[in-house]
Amino acid sequence: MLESIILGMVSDNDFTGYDIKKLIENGIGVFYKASYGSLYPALKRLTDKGCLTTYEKPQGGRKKIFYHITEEGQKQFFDWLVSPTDITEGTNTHLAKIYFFDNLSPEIREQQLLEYEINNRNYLRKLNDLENKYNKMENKECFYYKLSTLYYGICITQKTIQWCQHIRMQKPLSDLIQDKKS
Amino acid sequence: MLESIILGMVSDNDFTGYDIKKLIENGIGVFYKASYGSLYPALKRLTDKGCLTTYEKPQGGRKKIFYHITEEGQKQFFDWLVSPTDITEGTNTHLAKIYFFDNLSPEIREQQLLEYEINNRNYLRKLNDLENKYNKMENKECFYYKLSTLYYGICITQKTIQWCQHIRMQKPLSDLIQDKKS
DNA sequence: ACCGACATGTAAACGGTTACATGATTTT
DNA sequence: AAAATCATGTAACCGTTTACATGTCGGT
Repeated sequence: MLESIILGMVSDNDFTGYDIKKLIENGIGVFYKASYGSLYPALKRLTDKGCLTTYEKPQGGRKKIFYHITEEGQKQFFDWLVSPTDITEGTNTHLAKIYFFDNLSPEIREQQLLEYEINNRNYLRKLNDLENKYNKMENKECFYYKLSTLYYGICITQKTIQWCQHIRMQKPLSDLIQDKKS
Repeated sequence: MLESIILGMVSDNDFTGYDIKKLIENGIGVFYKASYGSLYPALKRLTDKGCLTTYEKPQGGRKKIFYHITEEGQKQFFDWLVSPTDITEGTNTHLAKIYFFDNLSPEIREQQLLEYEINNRNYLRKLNDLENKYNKMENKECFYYKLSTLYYGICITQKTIQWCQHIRMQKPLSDLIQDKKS
């Protein structure tokens, strides 16, 4: 997974490991995280496999190692892009927690759900800030799909907040579902 | 994570490892998966830690090992339930993929997105079937929150399908966001 | 002089996936 | 008689997290 993401990040530009970390944070940080402890070994693996080449270009006394994608790397990236996607993969541990909330006393449960809702509201604010930032940029049509994932994050977080409000008040669950006829 | 989920599953009833696997699949399979290769070692760790006790109760010639939660286990489960939740944890690898879809030719992209949408529609059908099944059950108020996560899955999958349709046609992304004034 | 951001890495511990191994019981 | 499901586990492999280690550069 991480390897494919790295290939995607360097697919049109050479970057350093540090750059790639930043790109991941700012780009898909909404739904994916990578630490240096996984990133650098992954870069090494990709280099050993012949998917990347490296060159040094120190800036001042600062060591900098750039990664460049090879044709083999491009091929593997493309193969990943068009490989079948299992939509059930991925985890959502906070939901697993709420699954057990019937076990909690009403007071504590209320408090926990409220906290969860607030966390989502704060998160939504961050995503909206990001959106505003990107909206000021030009030639947005060049990264429509990159932006689309940010909008997905906003949509889903909005829905999550609505869901939170709903289940805090223990309203009928079936009211949550949209009419299929629409 | 898995350890906490196991504790949750046995918190009101003794179960075998096999049972627990099924409970996880049917209960939170929407957003969490566990294999025997992780489950049985986790059960062993929990037993060693004193969170679980075991007893054998063979049925016929079939070996059956039941796990029972201890007070220490109950305490740890409760601590987890009320521990602060990081809503940014968890991964969504299919979204990471779509992030790179600007790199794809329009034809292949269209095809991939359509496939993704169909996968989500199939998945939604499964979730709706589950919902119908649970709706026929009695005393639903006893597991309102357990059910709430299923409804969350349905809501989010519906939204995902809408989002898919939207970005397939490259409609303006800002149209995706609900009015904040509402 | 110090702090925060830049920059690259390593090692231990941990946990998860996959595949394998074994055998009983129920269903077709 | 065969296939599916019940039932418990192990082992190799792999990747991630966390913490640590080292050093540069720009701003205050």
